[in-house]
Amino acid sequence: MDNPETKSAEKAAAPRKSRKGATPTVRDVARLAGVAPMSVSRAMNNPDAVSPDILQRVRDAVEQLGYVPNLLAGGLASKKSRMVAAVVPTISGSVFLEMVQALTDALAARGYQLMLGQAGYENSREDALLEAIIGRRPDGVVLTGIMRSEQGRRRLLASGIPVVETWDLTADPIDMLVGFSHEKIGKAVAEYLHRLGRRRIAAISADDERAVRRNRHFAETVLALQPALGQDPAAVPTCIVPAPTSLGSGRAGLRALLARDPGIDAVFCSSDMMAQGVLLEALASGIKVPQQLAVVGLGDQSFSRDLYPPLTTVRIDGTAIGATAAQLLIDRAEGKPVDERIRDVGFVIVERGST
Amino acid sequence: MDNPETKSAEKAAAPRKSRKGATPTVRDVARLAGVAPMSVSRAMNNPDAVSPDILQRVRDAVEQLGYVPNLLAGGLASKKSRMVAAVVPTISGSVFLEMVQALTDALAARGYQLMLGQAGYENSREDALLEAIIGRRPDGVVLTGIMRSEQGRRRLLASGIPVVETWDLTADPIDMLVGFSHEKIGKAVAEYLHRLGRRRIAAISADDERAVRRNRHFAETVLALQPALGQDPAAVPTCIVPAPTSLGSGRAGLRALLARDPGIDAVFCSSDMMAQGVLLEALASGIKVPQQLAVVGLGDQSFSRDLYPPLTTVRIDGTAIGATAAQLLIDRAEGKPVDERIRDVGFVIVERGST
DNA sequence: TTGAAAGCGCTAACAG
DNA sequence: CTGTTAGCGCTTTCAA
Repeated sequence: MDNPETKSAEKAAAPRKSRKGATPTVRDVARLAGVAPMSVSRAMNNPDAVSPDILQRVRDAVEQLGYVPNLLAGGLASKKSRMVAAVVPTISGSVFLEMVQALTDALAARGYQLMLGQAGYENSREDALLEAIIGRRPDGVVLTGIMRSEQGRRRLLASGIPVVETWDLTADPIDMLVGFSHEKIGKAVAEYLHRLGRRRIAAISADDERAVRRNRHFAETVLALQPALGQDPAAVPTCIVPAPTSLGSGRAGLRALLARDPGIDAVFCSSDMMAQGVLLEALASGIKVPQQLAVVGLGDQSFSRDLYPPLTTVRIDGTAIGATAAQLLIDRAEGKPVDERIRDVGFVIVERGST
Repeated sequence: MDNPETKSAEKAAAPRKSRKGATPTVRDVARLAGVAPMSVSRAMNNPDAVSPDILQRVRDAVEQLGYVPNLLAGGLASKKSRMVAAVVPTISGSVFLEMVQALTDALAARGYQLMLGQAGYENSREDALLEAIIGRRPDGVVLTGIMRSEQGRRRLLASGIPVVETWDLTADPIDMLVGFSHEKIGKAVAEYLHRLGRRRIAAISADDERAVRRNRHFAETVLALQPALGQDPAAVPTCIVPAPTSLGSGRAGLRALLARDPGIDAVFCSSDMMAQGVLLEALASGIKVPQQLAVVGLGDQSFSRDLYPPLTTVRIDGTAIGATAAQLLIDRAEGKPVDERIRDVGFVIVERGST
């Protein structure tokens, strides 16, 4: 009677019942509603595919049990995690906040969740982070101007996860791209300041790759517009500060610049926060803005319009970047065709009192 | 030879092979390494539990296949998602950034990931967000001064997920708590300004519940210290602005306050960004800070020390809150006992040039 | 429309 | 220390 055969038969015949207190599952709901588990699944994910009667019974049961579907299980079975991972260098710089916010909102609106990762400005953690991300099988990844390592790019590509790179416009994106041209910004700001009659133009810039690239074009354009300066890039005084930038680095930057060349009449800063520092330092040292010094920022943060004087800055539409990235990823996840894989959201120089 | 029996036997004997191009699984690794899937699992999660020989073979196979464990499957089986959800009112206000950053870092360091949710300042989305969170069965949830709805609290409690509430000190936390007392801050700042000899004290405050509470204690303390003012709360001019606060709302706030009472000699702002707006507005209208007007902020953001004049503010250690919350949650997830469920990280008034 | 069967990829539990 | 077995809770697939 207790031989192996009967034992295993008994086991198979007696599925564990739902212990009281445990989180309810589809089976509990199905039992209560008097339908098959599959019908519960359908009622929740595709209400149109079940009869009104079943739908109602399932909803009642769900309500009564306080059932919340386990998305891990759902994701495993369906190979859709309804989750998107975003990687930013650091959240504290706050330049990407607008984008992260838009991303979170746009995703949430369509039932997706955001997983946030910070890569740091040094690429040490990049690999571990990538592993953690791929391991969760997100439906998409949003990269913010990072993933320099060729190996990282390959791994992402190999994982088959849709990727949107942002905040830049590179020639060969891994997959999709929503960004703007740092080169064009550098050029445009140089031309703008030159047009205003400024002839002792300087810059304070972060040391990350994009900022450096932007700045190179900025300096080159200034030189091209003022042949008298010659070809030496040093003719455009530039102060490089470590990322992330801050108000303090802006103040220190202007001091450093003035020590080198007191006659500077314009500064292009690689962030609005830094530009604010420049404004403050000028104020503290009695330099009149914009009369003696024109200041241009980057980002058009919410505070910039309220500064004293209001800050002229390069507006980048972080909200558009975030929303577009979410859109692309969700479309892809839901099998819709994505027409343009590369989107240039552009930029605008917003002219205010500081120039 | 092709009768049903042999067929089913064949089926059992021929598990689908790993199709080329598909993501590798434990089974693929196990086959390549010549071990059981379970040994692969052990080698990855608990290397000490397998022999060096197996460990090496598994590692080689993992490397060769580019295997990345599916954490959804792992989580489903082990009931540990190695994921923590954080809910903030909004990320753009930036007051919580330091905390979110610390949280992300502390979690990442121990192999956990952060899921970010924005509840908004209106409680409309709260319910959907909660559902999305619980559905992913995170190992913990960090709440930032929200979850007002009693139903929401109940659902969280019922889900059995460890919860850390932050940024406040309430009498009856859902579970754990890391925060500070808004009441004490209000009282402390009032006493501080009074001690400086200020007698026309005002406030500009956000309209969220915590700010309101902080402010009530602020006003009450001012009144208690200046009996001549009587008991009317209106004797402490207060400008309420909608959250999230901004530099612009600080400027507008000061204008509103001065219109009501031009003799104001001190303002307590519910955020550093707003205090900065007050500083700027004062500058623009020729009011000397701190001589004519003392300004106190809240948060000690990184820019505050570099303002002109440097801002006196209430320092709140967001990093400590984030790190502690992560610690509590991870300890709980790993079965370690948590001794104190309520932690008061306190606050400090950092005295600088604006007072 | 509805249901039954068969996993998704992993790990807990137990046997060897 | 290593392997086997049996699911975790859901959805895909196919049959009714």
